[in-house]
Amino acid sequence: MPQPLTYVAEPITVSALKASCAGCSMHQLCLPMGLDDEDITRLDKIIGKRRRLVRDERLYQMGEPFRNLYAIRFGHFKTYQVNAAGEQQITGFQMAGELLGMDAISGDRHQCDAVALEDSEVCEIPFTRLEELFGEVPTLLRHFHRIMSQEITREQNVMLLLGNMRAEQRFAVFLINLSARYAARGYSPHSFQLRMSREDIGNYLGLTIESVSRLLSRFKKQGWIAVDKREVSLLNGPHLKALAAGTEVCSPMN
Amino acid sequence: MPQPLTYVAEPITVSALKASCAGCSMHQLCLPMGLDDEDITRLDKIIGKRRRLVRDERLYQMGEPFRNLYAIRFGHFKTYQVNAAGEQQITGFQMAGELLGMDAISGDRHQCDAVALEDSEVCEIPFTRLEELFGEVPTLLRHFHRIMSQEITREQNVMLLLGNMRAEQRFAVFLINLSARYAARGYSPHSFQLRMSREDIGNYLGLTIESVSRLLSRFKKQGWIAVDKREVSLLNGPHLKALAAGTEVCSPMN
DNA sequence: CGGTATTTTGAGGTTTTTCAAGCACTGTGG
DNA sequence: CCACAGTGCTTGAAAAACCTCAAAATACCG
Repeated sequence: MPQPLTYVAEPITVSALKASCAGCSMHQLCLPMGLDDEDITRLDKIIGKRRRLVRDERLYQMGEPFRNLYAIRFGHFKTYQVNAAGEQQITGFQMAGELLGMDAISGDRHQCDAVALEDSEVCEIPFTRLEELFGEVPTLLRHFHRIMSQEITREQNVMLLLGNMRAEQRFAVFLINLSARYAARGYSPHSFQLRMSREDIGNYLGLTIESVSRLLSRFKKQGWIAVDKREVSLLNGPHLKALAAGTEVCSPMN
Repeated sequence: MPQPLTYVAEPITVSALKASCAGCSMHQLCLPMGLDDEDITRLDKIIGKRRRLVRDERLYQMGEPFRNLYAIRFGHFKTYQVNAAGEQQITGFQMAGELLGMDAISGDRHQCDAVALEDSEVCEIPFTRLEELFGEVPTLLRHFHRIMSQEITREQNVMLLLGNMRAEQRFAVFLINLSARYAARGYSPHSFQLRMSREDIGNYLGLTIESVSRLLSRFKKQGWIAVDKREVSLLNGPHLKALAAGTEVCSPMN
């Protein structure tokens, strides 16, 4: 979008800042976390173009050659694996400040699909350039290792959820997890919009869409949450947390 | 164990070689993969002491401060997560050449427990020293990233298993996966010993011990496998692979 | 406003778990 | 060498959780 000529000097600076890591509201959650100004500038220099995606648009697909990691500037994504039989499993929902594509490093090809759940924007981070920068900015390297490690831990927790929990507990974990992540981003932990369909939730939690719908209805009836379409409010946080932790026992599903 | 004086020159060299990455039979699967001799030597210098563990001994525990990664020299391990309610989920079975402890990088503390399934030996790899080495040996860094990425992908595949597959398919995937990993290590892909108990298998696959037992019996009755205690032979590999891939449909469990 | 996609709800079915019992192997001490 | 306890594994029957199928209700979108 071209600017009027009279604004040439001013707006270029402003938009450059906005498009930089330093000016990004997510930089304390994202890759540049903990970097000093000088190092952030170096990181900024290698960051490729921003890319906007509309809802349901695919960021990358399984089998595509791996070139970039992607940092989410705003919006939400889902990543999913597809097996030989064509069945898919959503492996995560990602939001602003989170990094996409790390599973592709090992095989030089993407190992899953990433799709925008709403209109979103990502920063392309060319991985070979990032690797070059690791040699110059040890802090960046260390933080990158932390991010990858965190992803491993996150997935282990999902395995715990899928392998050991009943439907009610899974759903409570799901809600509490979203709540905590919104809180970390300065949004309300008590009230938020589900950016994904019931079908996506079910797929992620290893349940059918009908089970998810019933859980929503039951949680609502019990007064633990309020639901209006995709807007959810947590009315009884402590109880939901207890359910999620497994402290409180599950009641049967009817 | 002191050597007789007459052997001072000879045996020190041999044992030093045996205890080094270059002399380790796993070095083409492990961290030093792809390094030239010089770089392997550098890696060798930072490797801490070997540690032997007896069956059921714990290598590390959730919450312990993180200092080392561990490379398995021989033996088998399981790693598991424990939630607030004390329920545990086995997140993986690891064998020689595989790396343990990567989930601990992010929080400076171990996020899971690792326990030896049989008498085993690991190399301690002090992580801060490894990080120092990354700056000098870019090949090592790249390979380390691949290993972490591979772990992320592996876990995504387990999520697919736990979230989308029926018991029969889960068990077939489990067997085929073990078979492939033994093949990669030069062992028979058709016949191997299960190092873990039925209970461990069930926990890992999100099933009860009874279900695992029934699956074993049924696979045996169908002639797909032979089982004698913990010794398993895959008698119909193609069919098991088809089951694992989801190409072949599941038969009910009776 | 009409058509489509998504969600909810109900009824019945299947898979897997739970509970209970028995079997088999292992090691120990007499 | 054998009885015995302990542990791990197997098998059966009943129950629970969750899924499938079907239909209705609601939301979405041009």
